[in-house]
Amino acid sequence: MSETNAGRRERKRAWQGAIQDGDDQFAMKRQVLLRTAARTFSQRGFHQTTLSDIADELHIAKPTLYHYFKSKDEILLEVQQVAIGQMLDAAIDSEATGREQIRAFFHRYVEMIVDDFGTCLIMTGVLPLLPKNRSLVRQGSKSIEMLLREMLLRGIADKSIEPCDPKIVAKFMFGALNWLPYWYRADGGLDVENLAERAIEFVMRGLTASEPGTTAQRRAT
Amino acid sequence: MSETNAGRRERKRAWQGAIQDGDDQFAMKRQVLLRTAARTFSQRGFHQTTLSDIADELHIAKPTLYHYFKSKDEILLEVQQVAIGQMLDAAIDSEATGREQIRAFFHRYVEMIVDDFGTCLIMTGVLPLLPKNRSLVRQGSKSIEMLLREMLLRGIADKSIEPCDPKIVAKFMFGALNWLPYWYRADGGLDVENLAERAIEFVMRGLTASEPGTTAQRRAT
Amino acid sequence: MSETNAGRRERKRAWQGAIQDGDDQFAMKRQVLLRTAARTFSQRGFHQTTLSDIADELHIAKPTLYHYFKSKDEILLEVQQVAIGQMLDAAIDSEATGREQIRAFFHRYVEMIVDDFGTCLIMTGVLPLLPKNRSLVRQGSKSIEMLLREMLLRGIADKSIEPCDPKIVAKFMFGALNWLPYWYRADGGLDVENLAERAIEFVMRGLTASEPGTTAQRRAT
Amino acid sequence: MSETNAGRRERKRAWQGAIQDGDDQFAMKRQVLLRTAARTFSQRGFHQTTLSDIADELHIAKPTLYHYFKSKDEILLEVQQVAIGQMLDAAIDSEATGREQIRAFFHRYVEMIVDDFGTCLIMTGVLPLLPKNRSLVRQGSKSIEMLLREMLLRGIADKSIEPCDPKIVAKFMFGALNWLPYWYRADGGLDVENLAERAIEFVMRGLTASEPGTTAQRRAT
DNA sequence: CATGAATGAGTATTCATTCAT
DNA sequence: GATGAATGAATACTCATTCAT
Repeated sequence: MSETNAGRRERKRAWQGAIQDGDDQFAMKRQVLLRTAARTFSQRGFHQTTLSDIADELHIAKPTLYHYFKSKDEILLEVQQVAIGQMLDAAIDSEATGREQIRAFFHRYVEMIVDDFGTCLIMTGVLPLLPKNRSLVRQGSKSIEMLLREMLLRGIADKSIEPCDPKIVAKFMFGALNWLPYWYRADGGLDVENLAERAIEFVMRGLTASEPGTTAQRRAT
Repeated sequence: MSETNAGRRERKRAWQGAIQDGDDQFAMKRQVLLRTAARTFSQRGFHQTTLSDIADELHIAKPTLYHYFKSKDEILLEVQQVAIGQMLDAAIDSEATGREQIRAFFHRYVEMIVDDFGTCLIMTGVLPLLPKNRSLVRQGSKSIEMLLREMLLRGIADKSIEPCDPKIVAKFMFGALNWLPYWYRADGGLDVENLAERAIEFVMRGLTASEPGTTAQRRAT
Repeated sequence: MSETNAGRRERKRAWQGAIQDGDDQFAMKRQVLLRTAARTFSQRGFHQTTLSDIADELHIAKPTLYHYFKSKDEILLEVQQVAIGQMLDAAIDSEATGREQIRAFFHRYVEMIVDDFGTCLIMTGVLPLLPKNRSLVRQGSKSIEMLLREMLLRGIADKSIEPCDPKIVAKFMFGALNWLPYWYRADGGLDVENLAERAIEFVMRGLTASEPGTTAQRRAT
Repeated sequence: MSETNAGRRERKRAWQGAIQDGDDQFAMKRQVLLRTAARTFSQRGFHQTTLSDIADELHIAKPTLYHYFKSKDEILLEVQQVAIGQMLDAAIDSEATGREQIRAFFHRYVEMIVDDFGTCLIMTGVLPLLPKNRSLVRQGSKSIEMLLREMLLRGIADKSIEPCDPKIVAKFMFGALNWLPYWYRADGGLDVENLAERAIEFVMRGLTASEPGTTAQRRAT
């Protein structure tokens, strides 16, 4: 109606070209939206990111976001729940020693934490969330932590690691890994695979007991 | 009827009773203000904290804040610069081995990081700052990191620690320590002194080389 | 996950089951839609009622409404024009006295005013309408008012009622009746028929002249 | 800071010149604000009135409104509570007959209902209010109604009016009076005093019993 | 020094309306 | 005819900041 309708968005670039024809368009668009939001929140901060910013990056209009989520808070909540879900999904080999379990778990953990979702979980944190949602995410984080604590206890029991205070040691280990998003850049010289190995090597050494074939033990011999 | 003009401040409790007569009132008030701001930023988040919140906690009026700082951004900047200053101030024993230097440095680092200022540096981060100020703080953080890298290099040179990539190892070590504000509560069963020891023990073990008298080595023998 | 794409409408209940096969489906659907809109506007208020609300009640989708009306404003306009039309349609016995005409007219008026359309006319009012449409409805209302004024004049002329200022008395009479939608509930103990009688009795007494068989006259005798 | 600060408001005309120096400025400004809001709500409708509209009329900036009220809803609530308060404040002569009490009560009622506050109470209604506030106003309105019902009962008891159903008659009477805001204009040929007399005459006639010295009776004689 | 009052700039959210399918 | 998706326009509300006193 109005003549001012100048900048009609080009449909082709909308949704960053990530959407194909098909049935699950709705779910796929949600995913693209979530990842874009996660990345932007991490880069600029939650409050510095306006919904317009996100819409602009997707080449859609701001109100369109509301077809997929009912509030900015809900977007963040879901980003963080996806992140937590990914981490909790790590299949755990129930035959392995505690030490082996931890290594495997951390492998996945590192991969997830440097991903958009995990990075947003760490860098944005839960403070911007509504109290109700904050509790939800905190529960999820607690679950992850309990997972590690149990592996530590298992390791202590099966002697694959030496006795320690699992609560505090878990915190140290998570700290070293959670800090990754603050400095690791995938486009540097270090790929995620290598990063994970080095990170795991570092935190595993923090566990007192030596591990077969490990430097520390070899030297000891 | 409205809350707006209710609650006239009681003068006596203003400034949290921390201010005595004397010459340095201005500087002292600034300090109280900074610490209060730092604590509140960490607890609620920078953007969730309004200047009214801070003023309320100090039992002063919002515009009064502007006698001491010229913007919210400046308050955060100064909080973080104080934190960085405290960490950089750590006197380094130039006679000590790299390993010894690192231990001493981390001791101070842990104390500072669980303090209001250090905690705010970590938890609030630099994203809320104006780009110009952000760079300033980032430079400071970089300086701290360089300090550790140099100690690592010194340790490698003097063989008190084994060869490693100082850049990446420094990141891991800082990660484990920087995560402290997210979980450590001084009112729990662990005092700062003990926390520091445990934390240092953990990260030092991450350095490959064994340290004389260390558990790992003793067991190996 | 989101509510957005949930709840696919069941076709069977669409249009509240009021639509049968046949030719006049379009007109009938319009009527159902109008009545639903009228009722909802009255209950929640025009601006509190979204087109989604109306569509939901009809178990159809929001854009479907636009097949029947070209705007929300037009819906309200038509509701009110229907109401006005109903009131103006009252056949007037040109043989009757003014008093008798008024009684008959009010009988119909009460029935219409407690109906969805009349209630919406009164409770929603013309303020939400576009200025152009507002004038239309106001003209209609004016016509209704003129109808009553003429009957009053006729009554004064034929002495069935006593001289009075028809303009102002008409306002009082309409006031008493227009207020009905604000309090009358058909499901209470009073049916519309009785309501009308009582209401008419009240407002007719406001006319000074006594009416044959009326209390006032009986006393006078 | 920005050069775009063109239209700085002239302070003199702000608050419509209604505010003098003195102590109660806050309370006075609130009153001016309330009255302005009430008038505008009645003229344009609650939802058609933006906070900017109100601010513009007062020659103040939109956020300034929030110094005096915490939401648009609260403004409306208070307008309506003022109106109800005024009506309930009518001193009732406990010596008078029911009929006399009613006349006196209605005199005040008419004055209040054509005032900005009363008019807003009637024309805006309670639908725009939050449910919680809606209940508050409805309780107030109910109190006013009960007041009239009691006077009616008293009148029936003291025979100053004839037996009737107080509930329903009260509704009719209020209807005739509540409709006033929809048509009465103070700047027409009828002042409030006369309006009140005529209105009261009309509704009192609706009460069956004749009143000593009343036209109806005199003529009957 | 301190502050009540005022405000510009900014943002999440809502909703009537359009359009491609 | 019907609808899911998309959007322009509009608005209440927040808050850092300024200024007169």
